[in-house]
Amino acid sequence: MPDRPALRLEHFLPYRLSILSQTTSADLHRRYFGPSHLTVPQWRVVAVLGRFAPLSASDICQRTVMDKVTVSRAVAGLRRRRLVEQATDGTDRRRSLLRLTQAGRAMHDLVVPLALGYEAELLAQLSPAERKALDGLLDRLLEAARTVAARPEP
Amino acid sequence: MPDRPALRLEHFLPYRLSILSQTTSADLHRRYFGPSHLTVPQWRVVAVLGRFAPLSASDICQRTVMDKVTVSRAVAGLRRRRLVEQATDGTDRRRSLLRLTQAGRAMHDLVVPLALGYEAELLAQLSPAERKALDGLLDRLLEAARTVAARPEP
DNA sequence: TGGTATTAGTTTCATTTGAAACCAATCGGC
DNA sequence: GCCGATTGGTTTCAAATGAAACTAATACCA
Repeated sequence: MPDRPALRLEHFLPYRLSILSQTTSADLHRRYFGPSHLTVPQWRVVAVLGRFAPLSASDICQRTVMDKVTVSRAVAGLRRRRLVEQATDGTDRRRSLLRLTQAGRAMHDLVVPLALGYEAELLAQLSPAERKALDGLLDRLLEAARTVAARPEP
Repeated sequence: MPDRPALRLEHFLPYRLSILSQTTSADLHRRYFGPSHLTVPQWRVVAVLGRFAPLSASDICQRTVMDKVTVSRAVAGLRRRRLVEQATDGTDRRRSLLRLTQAGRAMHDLVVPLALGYEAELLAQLSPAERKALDGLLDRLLEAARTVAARPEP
């Protein structure tokens, strides 16, 4: 009888991360973002444009780590709702220069406190020391994941 | 000029969890599971059936925290490939009793070490103390997320 | 210059997803 | 026992997703 390695799903790191991510995203979205009718990608676009504007679509891809198709569609939706406006870069007419409109800024200022409130609620369940440790570990883990992902194929 | 709260996406907890989860899942799947032609839900079903069998579809839902539609489809795919077999519970003919076939067990024994290897590679980038802290914090955070999610609507 | 390669962004298409409707079979109260 | 409510599981349908093809503009270089 071979000595089979056991995999306990509930202790398996990628699985735990997946559950955690799903739980928080879904809850955040359901409770706070539903009323705004922003999708998750749209909300991310609003968030980065609130901080850095103007940005091109590919700038947004980099900052949000989202696919360019996803960004393209999110921006299209936001423009349709007049939350984002687009200008063309004079020196490179392929690039679009995106920024929030007045209404977009209002949406941003409405939704950001809700998001931060949710995060605060979550973190309130942890002690200050735990929060600090978590912050460092998430960075370390992301770095680790990127290192491993960048390794040549086995 | 209102004092606008800044939201820095790259420090926002749900966002970081999402990136982390995506990075690890995608890499794990691309490097190790691609060749097995198992989807993520299928792989999860194989993993739980490798440990606990027989299980009904709804048992699998509970253990994997996946939607019943997702489980139904994953199981259908696995049965098509003869990796999982189904018997009907004699005492309740709605319930299915699912277990790995011989081939399913072979797949399990092939794929589990790969998954554990990937996890080990990731964790190898952390110190023992960090690993320990991470383990505890993920549990705490999941608990926190569930607590917050269970609160009545605002 | 002119022509090829590259980059920005959109559209197409095939796949995946989950909510809601659905079909059975079983449970529970009378 | 019998009928409505519940539970296990599948199917349907509409929306989200991403790879690949595509359009348009710019960069590179002989």
